Amino acid sequence: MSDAPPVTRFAPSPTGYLHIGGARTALFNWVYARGRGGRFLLRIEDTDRARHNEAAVQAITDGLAWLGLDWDGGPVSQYARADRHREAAEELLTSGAAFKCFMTPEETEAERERARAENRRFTSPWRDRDPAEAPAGEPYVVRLRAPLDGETLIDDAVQGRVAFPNAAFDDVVLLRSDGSPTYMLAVVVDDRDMGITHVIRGDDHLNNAGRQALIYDGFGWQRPVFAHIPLIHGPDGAKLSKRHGALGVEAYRDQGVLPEALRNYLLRLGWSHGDAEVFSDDEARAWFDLTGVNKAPARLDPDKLAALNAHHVGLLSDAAFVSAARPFLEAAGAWSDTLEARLEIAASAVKERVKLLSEAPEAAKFLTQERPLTLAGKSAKPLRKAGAADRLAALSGRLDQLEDWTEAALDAAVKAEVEAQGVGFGEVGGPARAALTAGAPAPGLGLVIAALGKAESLARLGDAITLARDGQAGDAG
RNA sequence: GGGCCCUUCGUCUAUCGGUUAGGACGCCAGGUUUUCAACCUGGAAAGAGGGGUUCGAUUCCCCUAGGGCCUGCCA
Repeated sequence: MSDAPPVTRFAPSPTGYLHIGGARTALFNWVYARGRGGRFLLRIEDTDRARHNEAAVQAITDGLAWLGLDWDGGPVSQYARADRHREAAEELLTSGAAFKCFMTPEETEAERERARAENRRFTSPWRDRDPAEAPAGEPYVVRLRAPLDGETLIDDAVQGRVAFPNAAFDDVVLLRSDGSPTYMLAVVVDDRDMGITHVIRGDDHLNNAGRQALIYDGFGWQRPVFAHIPLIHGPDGAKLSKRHGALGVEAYRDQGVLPEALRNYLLRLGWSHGDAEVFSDDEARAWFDLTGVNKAPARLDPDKLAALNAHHVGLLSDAAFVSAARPFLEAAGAWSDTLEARLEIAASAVKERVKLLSEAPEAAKFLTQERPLTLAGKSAKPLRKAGAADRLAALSGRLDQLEDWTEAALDAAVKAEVEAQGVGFGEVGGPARAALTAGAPAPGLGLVIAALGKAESLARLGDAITLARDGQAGDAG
């Protein structure tokens, strides 16, 4: 172990979006490197020509940017490094650590089946054949000349020491018959060339670490530290799939999850620091260590994510909350200059009623409804009580005289009116709330009236008084 | 078939041989209350099963069961 700053990387295959599981892998790499003054690199695993696709790369970088994970240097395309991979394979051929295999696909298939039936390792006859016997002009693949017996040990930072019998590994293909490099070769060469010190990835690659270790050995290169973290599963315990809906990070963004909340949640999933549930990025960087990562797969829990998001929403300044909620308010057709002004006063109260930003339109409804408010059924019930109209009229009159239109002054005015009328608070508060909010969730009356402004508040009260007097607050619904 | 990994409340987890097995989300009850939240208090809820090792196992070892990954000229 050296004390030099670590270099980590996120190496996704370009599938068209940033998968939530991939986002978590990227996050672990990012936190680890950033917490130790190291570098975090991005590489696209597009060895396969069909995967080489600009739009898909864009989707990944967009996702990472939204999540707040910054990487050092441009994304490295594995596809673009094919020449270097071929050169490396050539090196292995020269040293004898690899060999040319002239088996046809059919022969390979047949031998693989035979080996499996006989419960032995697949081996190409060309492994030990004199290269001079090679058929001229015939296509071949380049395979690693891997050890036949013994075992390969991986000291994984998360999984501990894992021993693989070498007989479990074939002579892995390094170069395809068309001369293109395989993923297995490219990963090793690229990680080496990019100076990666810690390979933190999903544990679906644990077996591959054994194969790749053999390739490192073939080159005589020192291996990086491997850390295989468990994959995450859907709420039902099954592997994440389309039926779980939110596969890409943009789906979480569209639900109104804050990037900092998603970072907090994803990092806590499979990793813990004592009883800490909520933490800032600074704390995450200071606390995160590979030794705290669990080995068992964890399930995604939308409720816990929402609860954590609610917490992070609460941490937002009023201004930050309003700008974060704005797209959701706009999408609901609820955004206006009027609303913006009202939110300047009531943002903190709306914030408290929002877990996911997508709930903002409902939480701000008391501010966005158009007059006359729809008062029917349950929401109009307080207006049906005898004397409601008069009590509201008296309140309206008192408010009309008020100069100081602030929450505190308004609360005091409402209370004074209740006392003046000599009734319980509910006798005035109930009808007033109905008149002002039509039953929509809302904070205390003083704040509601303050945010609505004098004109709108008095107008809403007036509408309700008329309604109550005409007896139209009646029996609908 | 073979190799490898995993298994504490419903879920995420703490525990690094000795605890009334702790916390969080969710749930239930109560409080606060002019709506909805928020908040406060309390509660129910876990060591997959079986063998060992040990004075003592959730913790160490083995087996079983269940789950996952890999086994491609995909990544």
